[in-house]
Amino acid sequence: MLHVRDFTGAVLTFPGQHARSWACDPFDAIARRRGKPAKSVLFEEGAPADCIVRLVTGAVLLSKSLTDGRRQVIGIAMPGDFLGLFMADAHGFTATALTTVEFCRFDRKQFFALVDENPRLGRQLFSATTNQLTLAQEHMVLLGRRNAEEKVASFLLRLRDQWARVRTASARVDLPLTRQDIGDYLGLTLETVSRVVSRLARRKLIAVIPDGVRILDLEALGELSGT
Amino acid sequence: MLHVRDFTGAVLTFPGQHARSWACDPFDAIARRRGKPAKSVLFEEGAPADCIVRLVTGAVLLSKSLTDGRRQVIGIAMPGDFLGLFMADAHGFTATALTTVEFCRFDRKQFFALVDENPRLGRQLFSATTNQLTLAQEHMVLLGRRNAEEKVASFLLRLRDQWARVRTASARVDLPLTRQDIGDYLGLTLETVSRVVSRLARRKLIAVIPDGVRILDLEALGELSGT
DNA sequence: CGATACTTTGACCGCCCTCAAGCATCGTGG
DNA sequence: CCACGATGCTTGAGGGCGGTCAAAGTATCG
Repeated sequence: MLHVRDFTGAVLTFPGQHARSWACDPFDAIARRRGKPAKSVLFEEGAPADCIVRLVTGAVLLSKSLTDGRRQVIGIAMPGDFLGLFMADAHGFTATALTTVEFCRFDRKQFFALVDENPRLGRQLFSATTNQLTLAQEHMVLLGRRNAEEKVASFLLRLRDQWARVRTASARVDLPLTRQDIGDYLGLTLETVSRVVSRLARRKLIAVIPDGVRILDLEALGELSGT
Repeated sequence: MLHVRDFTGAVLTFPGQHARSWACDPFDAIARRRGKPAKSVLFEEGAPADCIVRLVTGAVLLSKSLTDGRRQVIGIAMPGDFLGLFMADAHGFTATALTTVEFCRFDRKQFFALVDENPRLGRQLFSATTNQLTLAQEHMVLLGRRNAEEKVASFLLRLRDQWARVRTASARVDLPLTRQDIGDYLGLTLETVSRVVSRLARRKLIAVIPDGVRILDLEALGELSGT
């Protein structure tokens, strides 16, 4: 029995396989693992979508840009997530490493051949994608109907949940993103993000620490986020 | 050979079936068609997700609400679209009929049993869902990084495309939505939507007609939308 | 015709953006 | 070792876009 975290953090189960290592993962059987340093680009928006990427370790920023340079971060990928699953001929977004990352890159044909052979795999891939869609829908609410403070509070709580699926849950939330990245995620400017973070720290809801934030008052933060 | 428009407007092809009527659609084999008048609610956010709905005719507004009443429209469903495919126990959004609608309602178990029997169906369902995800990602860019004028212009063009997949393309764009609905879709207030629409009409980019809009200058509108 | 629902338009205000300056941190090379 | 540039963060001052509040206009339906 092999257990693997999928796209959304849900556990994929492959009966009859032994979990000696990631190499037992049926996906890993058709791709070697690779590494890249932080800030490198895995693939770019508009580039031919010949590959599917599966993140193994690290975090990846997913973003789309307008022609004039305005950028919108549409998500943050975590270990187990698949990128580039879409049935389009070009990538719809840019994937940039936030940390050093390890990932597997698959040839599309091989990938879908593998999925076709294993209906269970296909179902779980489908499930992962609908979960992604649900996340996207929640983010639309954030972008369209929340104010700056609610956006930042929601963001911190969500990122905390995302990390909790990888490592053990903690009050400490690593932020391998710049204020600019966060602003582009939340539809704000970097200055507004900085101001709100400072304000939350002044109110003792969080504490700013190197490369991250420590959550001091989870409940208050939850209320602010308007959950 | 049976051709059916899927979720995204792409044509699903079922070889060996005859297209005498919609009843040939394998999905229709397990559900009777139903109807509802405009403004009725097909299902509500948070309600137990026991059913999957497939829209046959009409348009449906998909929305999520915050506890204080702020609402965000996350999409507009058109004929062929599936609603409630998510693998969650509760619906993630409310579905409200914009027009009189016809739809099929499926029991989840029967639905997925049907899909499991037909891998081709599963693949096309997957493809439709990734397309939905792509649309959601584009909408995030709109909500986070576009100004009011760009939002309205993009909205009119997108709705035009959506109608084009149902009926024949036309400069006339039906708007079975109120200004409030449009505002909730674009992350604006109804007053701002009204003002922008009036401004576009004053500039002769569009003409306001009963229950809709006529696009006068498609190119200018496209530039405004920042495509 | 009156009631209801929706739209339009105006006046004003506030949240967030813009622009700018100063500070902190880090890696590099003299 | 420190000087330095590069990069990112913070904070302030001021302005604009879109929100809020209000009132009048329009359409539809009993």
